[in-house]
Amino acid sequence: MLDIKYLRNNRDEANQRLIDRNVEDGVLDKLLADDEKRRSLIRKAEQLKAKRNQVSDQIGAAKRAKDNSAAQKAISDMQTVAGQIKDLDKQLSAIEESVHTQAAHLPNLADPRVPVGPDDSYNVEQRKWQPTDLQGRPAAFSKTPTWLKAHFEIGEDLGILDFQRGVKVSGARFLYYVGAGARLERAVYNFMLDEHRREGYTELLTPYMVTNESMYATGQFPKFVDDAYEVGKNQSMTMIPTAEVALVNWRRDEVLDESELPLYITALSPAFRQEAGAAGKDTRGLIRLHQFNKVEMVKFTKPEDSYNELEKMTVDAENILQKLELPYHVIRLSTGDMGFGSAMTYDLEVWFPTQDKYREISSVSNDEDFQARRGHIQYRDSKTGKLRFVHTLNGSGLAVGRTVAAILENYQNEDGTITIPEVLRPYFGEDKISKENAR
RNA sequence: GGAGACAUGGCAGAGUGGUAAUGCAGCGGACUCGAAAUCCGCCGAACCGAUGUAGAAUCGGCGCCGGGGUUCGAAUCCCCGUGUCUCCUCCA
Repeated sequence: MLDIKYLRNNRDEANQRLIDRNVEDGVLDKLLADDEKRRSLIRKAEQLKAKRNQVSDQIGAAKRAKDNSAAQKAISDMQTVAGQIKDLDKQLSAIEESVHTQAAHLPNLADPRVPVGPDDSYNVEQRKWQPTDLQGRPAAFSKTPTWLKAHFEIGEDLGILDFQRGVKVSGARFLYYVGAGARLERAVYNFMLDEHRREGYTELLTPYMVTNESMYATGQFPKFVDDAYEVGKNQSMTMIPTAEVALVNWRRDEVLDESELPLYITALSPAFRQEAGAAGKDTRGLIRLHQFNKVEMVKFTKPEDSYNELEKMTVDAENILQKLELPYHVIRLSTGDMGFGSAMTYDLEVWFPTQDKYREISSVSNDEDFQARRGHIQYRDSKTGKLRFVHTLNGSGLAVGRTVAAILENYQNEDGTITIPEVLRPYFGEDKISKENAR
């Protein structure tokens, strides 16, 4: 949620920044016109209410003085006023709802350092990384050996990924991991969680279904209802599309103690997404599923610390890829490509040799006070004694399924086996996946 | 799932139709060399509007779990929710 006072007082600047976020010109004008109507109604209603309070006081006094005729006169006067107030309040709640709905559909404003542009072609690469010694594995943008198989091919050949039966049981974009596949997934997320714990994140195990209020606070609702799976007879609950929802809402409607900040939390969870609008894209493999595992990081920080913390969180996500020795690059998303609530986002993209390109594996964002406003997450500033909204940050660390896919592609050998990355061996227990140990 | 009780400021706790007692804590002051004790004063958080301004301040609205209703007027009466606790039921 944007600060309506900022929009009101910096109209032209705000309008341009909204246009940069692909909001149609004129949307802000309509909102501010309705806001003016709203305030004018408030003024009228409050005047009458002040009068009512005054006269009611007099009625009480008159009754106590047994002056019934004076009381009766005032009461009949106030009957008219009460009707007017009721009418104004009715109009007011209608316009308030309209203003709120319009405001709730506005995305966060981008930080001035974010490249301006309508789509992903305006994203800017920040840095790229690959291990100095790849030990024979494919390097980014090198000539790919012809025997290399896509992750879903080698997964099926080894019998560790079962897409067909996933489709049978649940439909398209679902799968079973089998044997070494399931164990590899588990090794990967255990490794990630341990790394984050070492970096100072507290591990949480969260609800996977949340209320609409929670979906609203993190910005998924009302605009992106169609992307979510709602459950229950009256659809009052939603399957989380990311652990971010459960993690940020953990402290919703609270005033945090200043000494808690910055607060780092992390969780593994499945993420459920309808993938509306992605029809036909990435139809094979682990890249785009209706249900996938993800380790998520969330921070609550003071406003002045949030961009520094954003850099650190990005490094925390990069650390996972570096320890897994997977080539990747970091890009800064443009104003048109960022998520709804974000003021600045870095995406990490990992190298997929058979696709000859980088694919997104993590997205790290500073939402500033956008979610904190919606979810009322504050802290009391000890210097001023005032309440301030915290800044919230979220980042994948990392998408687990895509990490497994990247390992299968980057670590496969010509004989059809998979070498297990060094850091995963204590978790996986073996150094290779072959047909012999696939179960 | 069934039954009952409860929900008021940071905390405790009155208030059953006339506009939120009181105590503790907190803040400011007096007394004191200083502190304690004592005394005096202030004090519900958030939110909204107006004047004003970049620090506020002043006035008003709102405000007793949330939402409706009755009334000139609701913490109080009525209806619908939510949460907590206790008992029963059920279960991993």
